[in-house]
Amino acid sequence: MHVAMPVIEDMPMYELGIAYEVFGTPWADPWYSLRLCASGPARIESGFTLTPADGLDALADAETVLIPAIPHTWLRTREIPPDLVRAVRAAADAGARMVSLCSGAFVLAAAGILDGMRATTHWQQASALARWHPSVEVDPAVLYVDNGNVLTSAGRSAGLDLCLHIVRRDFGAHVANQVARRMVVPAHRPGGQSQYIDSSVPAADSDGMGSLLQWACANLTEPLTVEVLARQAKMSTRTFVRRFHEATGTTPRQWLLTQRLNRAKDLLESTNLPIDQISAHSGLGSAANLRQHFGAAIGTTPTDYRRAFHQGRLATSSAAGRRVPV
DNA sequence: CTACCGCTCCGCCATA
DNA sequence: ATTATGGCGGAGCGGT
Repeated sequence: MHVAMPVIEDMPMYELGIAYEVFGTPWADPWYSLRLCASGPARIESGFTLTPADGLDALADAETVLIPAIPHTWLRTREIPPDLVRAVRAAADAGARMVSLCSGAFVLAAAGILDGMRATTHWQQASALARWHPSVEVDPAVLYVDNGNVLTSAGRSAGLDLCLHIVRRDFGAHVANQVARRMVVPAHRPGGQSQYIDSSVPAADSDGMGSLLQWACANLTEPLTVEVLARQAKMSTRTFVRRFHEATGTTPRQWLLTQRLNRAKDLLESTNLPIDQISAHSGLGSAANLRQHFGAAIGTTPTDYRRAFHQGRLATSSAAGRRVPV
């Protein structure tokens, strides 16, 4: 699968790093191929200059287009180079999956791709994006927004979260977990997730919430009531629920369900355990209960999910993967 | 599927 | 005065 990234003037090296680590490094077989595109030598952050082999027109050949952050000068003048907008537009028209990192969302917006959609960007630019493009529903409080074929992420490391999310969609949770583990980042940021919006940015772990979330993940098979969790966190239940919501953007039960479903997905992919064993090992109780939640959250059955993703097999574009928001 | 019933979770408010 | 805490109640969610 071709992933193309336009090299934008002054773009952060960090985003180049993300692209190379995730899409340019073969973590499984088959894997993505990463292409950098620019109309000529491009100076990026820190004064390095890249000379990509492909021009901007190559964006249209990609299945996925990854747009990095744009320079401040473009934000100040409110001008995105027309040839870039045109190339992005062409790629979108050709059916490419459009992904933006940080302020790259401005390029998507300029190309009209975000109209009427929920989107996010770096929190410092969120209000500007909303003002500049009133038809875009900007949510500055989430790590990333997945609209299926259009995905936007917030600043810096949220871009990595989004890239891992994409790997999870394409190759399943098990492969994504492997990538995350080898990159030594959390496979899934502690935080809740609903169908398209994945968690508010967790407050830096000054409170004990991070370690509590880890503890909960390690004890998913236990009956974890709010009372038990609150006691573990040494808080009253009322304060705990409040702190929890501030840190994760979701409620304890919702968050637990998400973690348990993730565990179940991983086990479905990486083991041959029968379904009722999987539900037990992920803390979801009966197999009926697992099926119930699987259907509601992912829109498929555990067995179908396993068929699509077992042992890292790549789902074809028409298979379960496409509609699996994860 | 439905019924049941325990748990969740959030507004409210007294209190620290 | 302002802010955080935590107990209470009840609507409703969800697991058996």
